Amino acid sequence: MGVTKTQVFTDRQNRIADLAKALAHPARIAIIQHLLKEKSCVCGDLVEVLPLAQATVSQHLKELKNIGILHGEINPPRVCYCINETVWQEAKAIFGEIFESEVAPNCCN
Amino acid sequence: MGVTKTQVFTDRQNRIADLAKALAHPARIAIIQHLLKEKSCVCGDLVEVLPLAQATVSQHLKELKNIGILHGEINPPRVCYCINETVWQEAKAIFGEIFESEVAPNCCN
DNA sequence: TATATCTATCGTATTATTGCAATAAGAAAA
DNA sequence: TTTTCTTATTGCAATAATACGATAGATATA
Repeated sequence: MGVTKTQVFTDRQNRIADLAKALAHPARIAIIQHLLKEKSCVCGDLVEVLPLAQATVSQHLKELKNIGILHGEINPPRVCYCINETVWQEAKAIFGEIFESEVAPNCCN
Repeated sequence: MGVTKTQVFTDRQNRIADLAKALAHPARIAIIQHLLKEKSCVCGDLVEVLPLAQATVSQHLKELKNIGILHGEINPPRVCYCINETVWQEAKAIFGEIFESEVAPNCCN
């Protein structure tokens, strides 16, 4: 998306945006929902569940891994993807904090 | 970003992704934080706060308005942007629900 | 060793996003 | 009416994201 001027924003603002970006695709939401609900975390199962090509799923998994939400565990010949509890809690805290805020009264309300 | 295959995902998955996408830029995070904390909601003030050109800020505001998070109130010659409480609560509920989930035990944990 | 299985990466086409200057649009005030 | 103030829109260039076929890599099995 063009060049986001990340350097003019705070680290925290950039981190929030990055975490949100990781969630900003229905396929990645589906992946996370699957890992939250189902016992299976094998890449191949995710490929079967998602109506996308294997290469595309692998790419989405990579993005979630890059941001830290997932980590992969090689279990030959498979790879298991799991939610990283630490980052998951970080995201929970960050979004929780934002949505906890009361909207300041202003000219509109 | 290429063509997201939205039609193969559920409405809810797409809605979550769309809301996340609205938060997926530090400038939009900054806008929301400003509206949450400061009394001012005038477009011009946001332009002063953000280190971006007026046209760029206007564009980010438009995106937040499109998703429903903000609504604009014309107050000639100014425009006040305010958080839409309904959509804000929707987003809070959606992200709250996701992050409430316990991670299902699988081969990794 | 040869084959089969599973996942990652590469290459590429297409579309989306970011950013800004310039300009248009709208309303109030002079 | 003309000017001024504020915000939206347009047009453009540059870069990022999505998707998938093809292929490489790594490991287990025959």
